[in-house]
Amino acid sequence: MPASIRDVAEHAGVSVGTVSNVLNRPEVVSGPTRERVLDAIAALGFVRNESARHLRAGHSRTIGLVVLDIANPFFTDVARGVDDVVDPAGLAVILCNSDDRPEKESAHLDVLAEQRVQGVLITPTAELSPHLDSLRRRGIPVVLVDRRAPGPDQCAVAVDDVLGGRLAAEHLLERGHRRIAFIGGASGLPQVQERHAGVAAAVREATGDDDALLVLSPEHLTVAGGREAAARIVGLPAARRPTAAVCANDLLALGVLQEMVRQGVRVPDDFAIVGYDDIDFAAAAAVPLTSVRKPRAALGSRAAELLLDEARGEGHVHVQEVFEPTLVVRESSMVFRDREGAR
Amino acid sequence: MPASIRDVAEHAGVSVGTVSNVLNRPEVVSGPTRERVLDAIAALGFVRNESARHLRAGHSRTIGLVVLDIANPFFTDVARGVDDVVDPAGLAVILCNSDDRPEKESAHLDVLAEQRVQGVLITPTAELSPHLDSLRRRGIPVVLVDRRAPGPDQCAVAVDDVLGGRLAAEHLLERGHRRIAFIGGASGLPQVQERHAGVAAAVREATGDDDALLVLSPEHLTVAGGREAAARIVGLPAARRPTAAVCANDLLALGVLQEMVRQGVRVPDDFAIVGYDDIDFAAAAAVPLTSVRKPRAALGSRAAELLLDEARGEGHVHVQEVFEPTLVVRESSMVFRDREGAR
DNA sequence: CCTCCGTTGTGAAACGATTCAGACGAGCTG
DNA sequence: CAGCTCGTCTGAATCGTTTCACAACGGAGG
Repeated sequence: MPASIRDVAEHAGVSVGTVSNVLNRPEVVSGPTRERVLDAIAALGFVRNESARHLRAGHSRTIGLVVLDIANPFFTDVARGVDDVVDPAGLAVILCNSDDRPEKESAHLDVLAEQRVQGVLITPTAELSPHLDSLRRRGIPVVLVDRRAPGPDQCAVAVDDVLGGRLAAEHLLERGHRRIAFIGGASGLPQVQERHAGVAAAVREATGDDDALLVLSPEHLTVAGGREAAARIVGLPAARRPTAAVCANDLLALGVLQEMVRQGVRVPDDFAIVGYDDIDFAAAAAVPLTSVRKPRAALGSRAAELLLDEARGEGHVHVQEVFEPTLVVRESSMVFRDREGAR
Repeated sequence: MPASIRDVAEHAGVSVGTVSNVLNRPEVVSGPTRERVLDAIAALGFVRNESARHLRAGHSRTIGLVVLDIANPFFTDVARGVDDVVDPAGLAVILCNSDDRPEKESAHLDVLAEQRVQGVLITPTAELSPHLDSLRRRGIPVVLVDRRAPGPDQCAVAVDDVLGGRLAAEHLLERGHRRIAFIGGASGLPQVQERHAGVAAAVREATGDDDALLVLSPEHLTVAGGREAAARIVGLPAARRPTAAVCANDLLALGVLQEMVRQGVRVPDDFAIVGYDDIDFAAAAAVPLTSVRKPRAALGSRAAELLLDEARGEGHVHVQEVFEPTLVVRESSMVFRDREGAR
């Protein structure tokens, strides 16, 4: 059993209150006494018991971060942004992975509530869990990440995904593409639906043709899902086959790219691809991916700032922040003409 | 302030002990009483305070996992494996990222000690931190992940990286490559040094020539590091330029691939690449990467099993487990056209 | 009627850190 | 010298839960 503050007090010949003061307000303790206590701490290898601190304080020094897919680099970048803000504040982050499954999400939220976290950052699954409301009723701040708030009574940090979808589609339309695929349709995530809406609007405006957009809905927003969608596209008769795709995220785009190359379809000459999120692997792909860039780390750090402000209490006003995405053009959407000009 | 067990007791007209029994040993409470208590819990929205539980129990229901680079998919896969074991056991994982920096690692270990975690899983930085020993002296089990134990007095789950390096090199040697690069040399990580040793031994045996292996040492084991190394290789005079590379991990390999393609070097025709770890993105690259596969999730889950066993106490025997890696051959190394004659 | 048991519920004592009212001198002031 | 203040330290109360010795009760057996 590890040494307690009482053991330290005994060893140093002082009271427990004094030890606590050395730990928390060293300036009120005289020099010699402080030394004796610090020596005792070192001698016994004393380490504070956080559970006891938190029990007394009524809340812990941790926050929860719940993401949809820990294997998606987008979320590890968000986590990094969160850490950049939370770490200097002396708090720890408990990172949870919901795998886009509501029941896992709920279980994680329950654990976080029992841990009395100071707040929760979450990219929720499609439906907002009732557990989230119950956290907020309990006074635990919740900030939505990469998702718009349903109302003005909570903070959220999102990205204008309608604009993102539009940017991606307009880029392809400008390059002469007239049959475009949107890959990722079936996802119930509002983010994805917004991207879809942006793409659809741009395509309709440019072509006046609702059939110009082909929507594909792979099972998951992963590399495997992208391969599946690409195989379907290649299987279409040439007259109906799209010449380009906007993917709901970069994992899908990488899968599409891989399958196209495998089938001998040249990218971008025969088929152009635009991804979404601009994860690092997008630039690292052998045919670097054009992608809609979201400020990944900034999403995390801004959300964390809002959470800490809300947790501090005094006069917090809820903010619904919406970042604007930008298009990063790389080879996967450049026609031959582009590349010549770039040289 | 959230409802406590005392509030529940009052609301249900029973004692706190009974509420606790309903929570922890429902079978010793009579049906009607149990109902009344459960109703009170629901009515007040009572949630257990874990800090108080843990204070009483003397230890928390969490374990720590410290990784070198959360942005490296290898580690997110390890984390998944850990979760598979730890979650069913009713424990939570606190995931920490050391960024390969000893001071960050130490800070995280201190926090974990304060949290009284039941144990720590860690892929340590090059030098084993003294904080690790101090944890173990304090009775907190530590299991090394992807790293051999320095002695028989602790558990470790590693991979035979000498063999891995050898597999990668022999594969290239069999295909006729006679000048090979090892990328990642400067890292102090023993895992990387082992890979280097395996490659060096295989090359020496096959060529009898110590100069046949070129060692490159990019700053970090990342995609950017790989690009940097590839640029250096392309800049070499043809007579000294390697025709293939073994990379210390897949991020490096992806960077090399990207830069080679950018410079117009065909992969694998002009330059073959073998990566290490076999992360999912290796197969997803447009030129799918040959890579040395490590059982990523199994590393995590086995390490977690050992940790839980040690934490349980009774009659634990330390295990140093070493997995054997396998070579997964994909396009990036499949063809070799001997260019010696073209000199 | 008394004793013994089993079942169910009680309530106080921990766990370890923090906090706060107050004790105790020493040094000043008037 | 009484009365103050200031700096330093003490010790008990507190946070919410678990645990455990024991009380209360009813029924069975003698």
